[in-house]
Amino acid sequence: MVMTPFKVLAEPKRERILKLLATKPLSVNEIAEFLNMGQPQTSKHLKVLLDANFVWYEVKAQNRIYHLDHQGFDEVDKWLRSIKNFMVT
Amino acid sequence: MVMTPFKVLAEPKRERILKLLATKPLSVNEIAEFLNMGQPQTSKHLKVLLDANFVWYEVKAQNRIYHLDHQGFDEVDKWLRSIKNFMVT
DNA sequence: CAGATATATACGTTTCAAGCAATATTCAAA
DNA sequence: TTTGAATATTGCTTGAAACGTATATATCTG
Repeated sequence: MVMTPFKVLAEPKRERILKLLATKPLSVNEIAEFLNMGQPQTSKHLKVLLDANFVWYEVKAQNRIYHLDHQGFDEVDKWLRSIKNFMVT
Repeated sequence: MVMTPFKVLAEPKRERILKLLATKPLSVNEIAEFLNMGQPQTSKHLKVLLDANFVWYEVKAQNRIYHLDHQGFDEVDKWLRSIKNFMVT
């Protein structure tokens, strides 16, 4: 699907997933339950976040425990700074 | 239209407008020319950026000179930090 | 005021990604 | 090796936003 980092973050539900994962790493079903989302959509959103390096996962039994990944955030941070460096006010 | 800051930045052309404005303030037609975009689309994108406080404009004769506005960027920065504070790695 | 220039808005069309339901895959435990 | 639980994938439908064209508004200049 190949999305820009901003496009990945543009979806409110993905924003909420990241906010939730900031509190603690969670499995797919836990995320789905916390956010009242269906499991398939949750998986799909997680895949988008994974491809853009906003999350990574650890296999634990039949579960995949998703964690935040700093790489995606760093990229956004870098973009922000590249613009802010030129800002007057 | 009411968009989240990330949704505003999700459109590649709006990203390019901001990058361009980081070099210097420009009028609508100048932006349209630099980026090979139609004038109406350019106006429309600028309105979206304006509503989200990524740009502001100064009236100069018949022209509107658009500038970057730190407010929009600050908001994104704030969001990033609110997540990074909880990141382990 | 008339004409010209710069910008904004309205409208119809199109495109792309989210949502949902069904199905497939993976892996563990008995 | 069968069963069940957790997760991923596929296909279809739908809605929101981008695009192009045409038109409207505003502001300068003569």
